[in-house]
Amino acid sequence: MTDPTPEPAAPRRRADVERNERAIVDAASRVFSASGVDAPVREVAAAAGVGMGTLYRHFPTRADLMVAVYRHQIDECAEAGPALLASAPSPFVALLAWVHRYVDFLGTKHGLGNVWQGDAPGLTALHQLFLDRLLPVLSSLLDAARESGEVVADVRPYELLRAVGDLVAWTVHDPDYDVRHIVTLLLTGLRQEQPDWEQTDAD
Amino acid sequence: MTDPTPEPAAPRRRADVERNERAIVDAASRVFSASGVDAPVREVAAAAGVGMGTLYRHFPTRADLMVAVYRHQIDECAEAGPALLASAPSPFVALLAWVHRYVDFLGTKHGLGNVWQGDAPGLTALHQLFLDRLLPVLSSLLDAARESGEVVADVRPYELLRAVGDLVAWTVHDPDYDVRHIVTLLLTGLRQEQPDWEQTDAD
DNA sequence: CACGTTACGGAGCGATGTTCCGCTTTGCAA
DNA sequence: TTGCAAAGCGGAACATCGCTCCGTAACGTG
Repeated sequence: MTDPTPEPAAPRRRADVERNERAIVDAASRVFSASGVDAPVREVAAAAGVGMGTLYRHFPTRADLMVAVYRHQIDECAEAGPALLASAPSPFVALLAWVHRYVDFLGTKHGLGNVWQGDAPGLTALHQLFLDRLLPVLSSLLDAARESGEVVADVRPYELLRAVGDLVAWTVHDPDYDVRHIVTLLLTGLRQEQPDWEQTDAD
Repeated sequence: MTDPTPEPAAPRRRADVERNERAIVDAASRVFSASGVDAPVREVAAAAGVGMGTLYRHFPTRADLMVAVYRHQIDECAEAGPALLASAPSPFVALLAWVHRYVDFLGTKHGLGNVWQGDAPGLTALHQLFLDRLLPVLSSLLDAARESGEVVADVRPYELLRAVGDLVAWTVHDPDYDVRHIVTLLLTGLRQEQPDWEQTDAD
């Protein structure tokens, strides 16, 4: 589904190119797990046994590298959406379950939440991947929950996806802070119409 | 450490010490406004007309500097709590208004949200200041709203303070993402009891 | 096997955080 | 007023990190 054309005009890649690319993604995967996604680029290059130049030619930005490392897991997360919708007792429960799954995914990659930060204009590759793959899923879950009448609040999928991302962003294991709980609270809020509070604040 | 006592044993500070400290905080205030709280330390030192050594002796960490710059505003935010509680039509409305004020405060300092990130163990100076000054305020607002029956959800003040902080953290002006809206949704969620959803997710 | 093309490696540049130490300023006292 | 020790200052220097650049090595085709 991702991977459109297998061989559009196959410019026949050199053997070392293939080999290095695998080595880099492999190393990055290991390094990210061990030191977080903010690990120095040099470290990844060293772990892969390639030079900086090679790494940068293959993955010009850190986000590109992260895409390569996490694309598979993101796809899995996306694909879980329809399945949950089909098996859950109600659309809202499915929504809740999916969002929790999303939280778990982000949470295990220490620091991945930054996806939503930084450059809004250029839209980093990873940011874009999240939008492409996850937004439609969340969108349909939300629609279903709205149709079933469980969700009544006016909220756009993008807002929700990003808000949850922000909440998880820097989660370190803190006994006093349970992201899942907060996320559940947020989703619970969707079940209520919101009065005209929006104007309530000062100034 | 927060230095409550004016003169515990007044070791009589040198004049230049006083002068430099003022100059640094002043400069930092200007630089932070102009370039965000992540501005290079050198820039602040230059703007203050002092050397790096001087700056670091006065403020060993960036957080210490931020405390000096923002303490006043944080105090104002804290003091607004009781006032709002007294003047708002209901405790929940006061809670909502105060949280929005908190959001506005964080939002105007581009990047200040990082307070909650980083070292949980040592607790950065700024993090600690937020806890000391704002947590009690939010706590009392929340209690009041719970007593009035408007808030029924089980949530601790710390969770809420931090969640909102995370939501605002990197807010850049994005037409597709309105933090205030999301925060309102979150608070709305507090008005409902939460079913046993917490367990709903897979695995 | 030779040669042109492609890719590689890592030194090097600029930016930033942080430390360290010789020199200056300050305040007290003679 | 002047001398002096201590306190404080300045900024060079070191360490890291992101990123670029180009001489050199590897590849694969004829």
